Amino acid sequence: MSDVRESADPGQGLTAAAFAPHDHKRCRVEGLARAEAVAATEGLRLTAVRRRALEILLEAHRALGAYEVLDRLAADGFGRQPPVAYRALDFLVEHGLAHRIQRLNAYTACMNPGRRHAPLFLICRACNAVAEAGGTRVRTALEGVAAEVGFAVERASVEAVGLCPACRQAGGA
Amino acid sequence: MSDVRESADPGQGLTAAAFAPHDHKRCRVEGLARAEAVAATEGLRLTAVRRRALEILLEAHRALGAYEVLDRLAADGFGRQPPVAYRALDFLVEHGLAHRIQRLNAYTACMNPGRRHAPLFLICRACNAVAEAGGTRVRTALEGVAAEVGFAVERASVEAVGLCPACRQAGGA
DNA sequence: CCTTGACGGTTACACTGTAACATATGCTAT
DNA sequence: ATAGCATATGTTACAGTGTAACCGTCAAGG
Ligand SMILES: [Zn+2]
Ligand SMILES: [Zn+2]
Ligand SMILES: [Zn+2]
Ligand SMILES: [Zn+2]
Repeated sequence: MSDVRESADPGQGLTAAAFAPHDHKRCRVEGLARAEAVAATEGLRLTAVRRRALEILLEAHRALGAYEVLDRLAADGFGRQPPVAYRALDFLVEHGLAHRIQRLNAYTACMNPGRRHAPLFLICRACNAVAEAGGTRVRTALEGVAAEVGFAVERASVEAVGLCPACRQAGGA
Repeated sequence: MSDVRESADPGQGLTAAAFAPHDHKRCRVEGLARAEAVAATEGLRLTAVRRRALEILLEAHRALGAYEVLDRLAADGFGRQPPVAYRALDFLVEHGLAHRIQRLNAYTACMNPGRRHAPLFLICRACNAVAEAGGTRVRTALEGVAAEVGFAVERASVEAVGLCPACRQAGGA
């Protein structure tokens, strides 16, 4: 209750909750709740597989590969062929409930779905944690550079690899 | 350490040369010359396969997949198995003579090798051109966000998809 | 000469992603 | 109600991307 500054932070929206100690159960519960709300608002069908896939992503503060998600889905009685996972993940990404981490060929739950945001990802190379941070400032800078050469940005991915606070202290060198 | 700024000299990649009309032969010739210089300075062995792989990348202002490069290498009498291309490309990337475009699983020649730089890529979804631009401002913004959550950035990839000037005018919308 | 190490060639395989088709389910129009 | 349609989930089979491991060549050095 006390230390979670994770909820809405309209303008800057940066939280990187994954790097701070927090009540992780809330990540799952609130994540699902936000998704339900978005689905209701936008008339999306958050079916069993899709919901479970999102839940699987929410349970990890790292990016999961499609086949990792697939294994867990299969263990829960869903199909065990690749398209099962890819379709669920594509749905989540398309509707902003999850993000694809290009660098890892993997997926992570969106921490702030529903609002338009230009997320940015911080990937710890030591513990594999992935945090979503607010990329408004970065996006603005990017648009600036693009404008100088006449390029119109539609989508952008910004991914940084490095060390999270915990692993830095642990001397991840 | 977080001092990754590109040298402030003029005429550098900032111009996103790929999007402007230019004498393309010079791209290949000067690109190879720059690579030779870097190799000489740093004691790298720019062998035949590696040089040819770089030349192949320089001839295109788009990103080429490893297997595309492999086809061309094979056509020139080099090996026709994947590791041939991957090893050459890994070498080029590792020494800053080429970059990997995560979003496309592809590679592109570096337009400004030798200097430490934080490149940023503009990818046209209509004509597939890829331009390398100067990412210093973006990188600075990124470092700022990362610092706020205690994350130490080591490497970052910034890739934007959209429309290049030409395709915008052509109504690529 | 013989070793050493980097390089480039090979085979074989692992991982990631998709096309195409079949079945179930629920909504709509008659 | 029921026929028709769209969506979603499941399947098989395959395409695309990337690596591990091994082997012969060749240059440098004892
Ligand atoms: Zn959590
Ligand atoms: Zn970490
Ligand atoms: Zn050119
Ligand atoms: Zn274009």
